[in-house]
Amino acid sequence: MSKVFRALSNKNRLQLFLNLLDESRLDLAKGRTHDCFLASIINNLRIGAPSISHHVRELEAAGLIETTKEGKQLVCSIRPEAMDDIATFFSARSA
Amino acid sequence: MSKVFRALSNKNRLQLFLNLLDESRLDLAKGRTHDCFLASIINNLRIGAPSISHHVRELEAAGLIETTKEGKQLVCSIRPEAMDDIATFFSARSA
DNA sequence: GTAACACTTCGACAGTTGTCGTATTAAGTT
DNA sequence: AACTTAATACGACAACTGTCGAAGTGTTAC
Repeated sequence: MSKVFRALSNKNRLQLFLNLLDESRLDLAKGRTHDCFLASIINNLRIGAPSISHHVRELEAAGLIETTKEGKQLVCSIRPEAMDDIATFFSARSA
Repeated sequence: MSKVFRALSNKNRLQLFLNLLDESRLDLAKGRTHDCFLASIINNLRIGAPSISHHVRELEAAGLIETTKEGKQLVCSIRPEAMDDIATFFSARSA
């Protein structure tokens, strides 16, 4: 579980994750599959492509997101199980 | 918010935090104020006193716990607001 | 088939972290 | 006052991180 926190402990990585999260809510409402290309993220965050690539891998390694290739592009999506894990982790221990 | 995750990203620090969390529930049941001395933690974790002291400060800096001195000893307790923050952070963004 | 695009791999490097040993302070004990 | 206990302060040091630039890989466009 500390791996999950570790993945979210970096500002840029957290931002990336939240972007994805918001994307996925948006897309869910539209009935589309939620996705996000790295190229679009690079514009939001102030770091280079190699760093983004690195961060995506870390989020993936932590089990927070999953990725697939679509042609040239990398499609990222939130792993719903991860969200559940976090939610239950805290709810199980409060009050 | 990334500061909170950062604080929990270390295995020992997370353990310390969870210990406190469990302690506080236990003591709450007994009707006592929840507390925890570093000395008792040192036995659980496999790191030295200076490291523990350091970790406690980090948890405190992240707003997760608060501490007071009681004679020689340091009393640590969970900041309930912190738990709320985390809970709402995730619930606000899911579904 | 070559050019552009989207991402990855590979060092490199400064900055941060986690731990330790030693020394110190502060509180309680005898 | 001298001693013990609990925690802190202060370096020191290896290990890890986050970022970059340059070069590489695979995919699409012309």
